[in-house]
Amino acid sequence: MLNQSHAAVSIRPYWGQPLPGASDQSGLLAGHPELVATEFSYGRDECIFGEGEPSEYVYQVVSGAVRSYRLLSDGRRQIGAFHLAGDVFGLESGPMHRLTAEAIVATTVRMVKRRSLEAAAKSDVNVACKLWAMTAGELRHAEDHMLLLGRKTAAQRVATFLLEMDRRLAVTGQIALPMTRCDIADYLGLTLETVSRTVSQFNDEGVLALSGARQIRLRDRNRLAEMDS
Amino acid sequence: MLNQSHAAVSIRPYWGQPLPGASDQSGLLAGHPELVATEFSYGRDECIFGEGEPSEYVYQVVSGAVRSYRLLSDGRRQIGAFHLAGDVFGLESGPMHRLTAEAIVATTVRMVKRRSLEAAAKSDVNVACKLWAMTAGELRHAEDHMLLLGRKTAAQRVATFLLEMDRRLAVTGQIALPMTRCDIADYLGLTLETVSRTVSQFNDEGVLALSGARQIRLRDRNRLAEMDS
DNA sequence: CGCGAATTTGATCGACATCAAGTACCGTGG
DNA sequence: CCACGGTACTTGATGTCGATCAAATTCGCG
Repeated sequence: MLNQSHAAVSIRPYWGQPLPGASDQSGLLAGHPELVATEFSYGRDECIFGEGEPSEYVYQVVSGAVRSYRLLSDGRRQIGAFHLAGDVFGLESGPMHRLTAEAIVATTVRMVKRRSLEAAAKSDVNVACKLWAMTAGELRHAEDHMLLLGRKTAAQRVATFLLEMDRRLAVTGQIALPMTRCDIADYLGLTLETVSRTVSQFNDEGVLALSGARQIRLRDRNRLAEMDS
Repeated sequence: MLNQSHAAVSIRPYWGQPLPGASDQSGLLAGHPELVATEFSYGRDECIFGEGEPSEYVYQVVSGAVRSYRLLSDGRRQIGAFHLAGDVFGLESGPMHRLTAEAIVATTVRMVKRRSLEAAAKSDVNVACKLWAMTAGELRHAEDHMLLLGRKTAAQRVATFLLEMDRRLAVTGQIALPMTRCDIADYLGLTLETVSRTVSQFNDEGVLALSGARQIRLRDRNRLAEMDS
C-alpha cells in the first residue's frame, strides 16, 4: 500500500486553513510531540486503503478529495462519504478498515500511526474525547445519509448533495466539484444519468448555474433547502 | 417525557443475560458505584426521547424492543436501528438526540445520566474507550445499512434483515419479531407490501417457514447469505 | 367470539434504471 | 496553437422493480 508517489515528511502540526465547511479536525494532533505525522500523495483513483485491511494509520486530507465506499459482489458501489481538505478519515475503533478509500483527484494526506493516537488518548482524556467526537460526527453524517438513501426522491437527494457541497467546498459562491457524476450517483444511490438529468433540470429552472459540469453556482439555496426537508 | 408508566429503581448493575446477538454492552456500568441506573417501562408506541431533545440519559434495553428513526416533513420515515435486549441506545457525543426513539412493544430500559457517564469517562480511560467503541459499533451498523439502502434489491434487503434478526434474537432457531411489516419496511427503505410479498416468496421457496407473520424459522441461511452479498 | 389492526394478495402505475447515441470537455502531443 | 482521442457528460427511448391503490383474509386480544 505504501509504494506510492512522492512522500514528504513533516513533524509539525498542519496549520493550513481547511475549506469553509471542514469540521475543526485540525488541532487534534497539536501539543503531542510524540505524534509524528507523515505527508503522502496519491494520484487520481489510487487506493489509500482497502476494506478489510488492518487500520494502521489515521488520515487527514491536506488537499484533494477522497471517497470511502463499499462494494457488493456484482460491483454495485455505495460511497459512504467524501473527504475534503481538513477532513479526518480512516479512524477506526476496531482493527480493520471497513470501507475502501481512494483519491478522487491528486491528493495529499497527513497520516499518523493509529497506535500512537491511541497511546495519546490513554494519557490525555481530551484526545480520547476528540476521537469519540470524530466518530460521532461520522455517525451523524451516516444517519443523515440513511434518511436520504432510504426515503428521499432523486431531486431531494441531489438538492441535499448540492447544499452539502456548497457548505463544504464553495468559495466565492462557486462549487468546484472534484468528483464525477458516477461518484455522485454512487453516493446518492442513483445512476449517473439520473444525477445528470436532475442537475440539468435544476439548471433549466434557474435553481443553479453551470459553467462546465463541475463548476456549479447555487442561485436559490432556499428552494433547494425546502425541496430537501 | 418522563410522565410514563410505572418506574422502578435499581442501583445495582444489570446482570440479566442479553439475547444471543447482543453486543457485550453490559459491564460498562460495572465497577462505578457513582453510576446510578434507573429502570423505567414504556408501553407500545410510547416515545422514549424525541429528535432535537437534549440528550440527558443513556439507555439500555432490559426487555422489549425500540426503534430509532428520523422523519421527513411529509411523514416518510427512516428507521436507523432496532434496539433489542442488552443494546445500549441514546448515547450521544453532542448535546442533542438526533433520532426519535419509541418502544415497539412494552419495553423496560435502564437509564443512566449522561453527565455521570461522562464524568466516569474522564476518570477512567477504559470507560472513555468503551463509549467510543459503542459509537463506533453504531457507525459500523450505519455503514452496512447505507450499502443496503443505496444499492441492494428488495430481496437482498429482506434477506439481510432476516439474517440480522436471526443473529440478534433467534432462540431455538425461531425468530420472534417484535416489529410490524411497516417498521421493517421503514427500516429497509421499502413499503410494507414489498416486505410482505418478499417474505411470502421466501416462504413459498422454502427458504423460511412462517408460523404466524411474526414467527419465522430460517430454513436455508446459506441461500439467504449468498443472495445478500 | 368479535372487533380492529396487521397482513396478504392482486391490479396498475410511475420513478428511476437501463440501453443507446450524440456532444462537450480536457489533456496530450504534434 | 491546434488537432486528436478518450473520458465524462448529456439527452432520448424504453423497460422494470418496487410503489401505490384496493380488497380480502388473518391474527391477536379484550
